[in-house]
Amino acid sequence: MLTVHQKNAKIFKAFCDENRLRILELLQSGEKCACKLLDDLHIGQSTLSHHMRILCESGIVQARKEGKWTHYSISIKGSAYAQALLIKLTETNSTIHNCK
Amino acid sequence: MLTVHQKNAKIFKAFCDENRLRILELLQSGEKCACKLLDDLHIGQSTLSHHMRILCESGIVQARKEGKWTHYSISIKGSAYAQALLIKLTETNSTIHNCK
DNA sequence: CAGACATATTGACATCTGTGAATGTGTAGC
DNA sequence: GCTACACATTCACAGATGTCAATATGTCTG
Repeated sequence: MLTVHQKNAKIFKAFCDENRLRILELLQSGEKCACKLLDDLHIGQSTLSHHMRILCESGIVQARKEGKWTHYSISIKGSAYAQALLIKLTETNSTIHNCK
Repeated sequence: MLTVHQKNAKIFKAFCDENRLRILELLQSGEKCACKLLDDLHIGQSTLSHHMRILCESGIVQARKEGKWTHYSISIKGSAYAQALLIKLTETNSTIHNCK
């Protein structure tokens, strides 16, 4: 069982690796299958699969299987959740300060 | 020298650890000194110092030295930058889809 | 069904990261 | 200056993470 903090940390781990940021960049232009990503990145196939799993588990990326291929794309919903979470984590509720 | 991706990854590492999320939570109510944080968290002093360094280097937290004490607080500027970056990283520029 | 293909999983390994004990640095009060 | 205090840094180490090679799984085609 994971704590709330552990679950939240997991979401942001999606953005904590150089290669995962590269993958996200590639997905910004739209849905792509793993083999296309593999062409553009200079990493092994199993490494890509590992990163895609982390991206999917974080909810930032979603996978769509179609026959042999798996198509990946940025999840609007997952991204919105991460954005809302980031705002929540960094907002300061120092009302005392505001009243000055 | 760090790549852009490495620099961006570094920012989000602030949110990738359970204890750092706890620290941010404590700072949401306002500026706190290290000794106060140390009381509330069940971690060693050197460990706290380590986390504060990462939080500061990510720009999410800022430190203010005052005599013996170091006061930490959430940086509005740093947080805003991280938020903008997160939005930028997850935005999909699939104009083709939108035109349908 | 056999073989080719796309992707996932496993295993092994090097590096990175979180942790606490010990030590160092700077400041305040005597 | 000496001592106490607040915090940073160093060291050592266990556990997590990124990586690739090898293997497994699932799908399409002939």
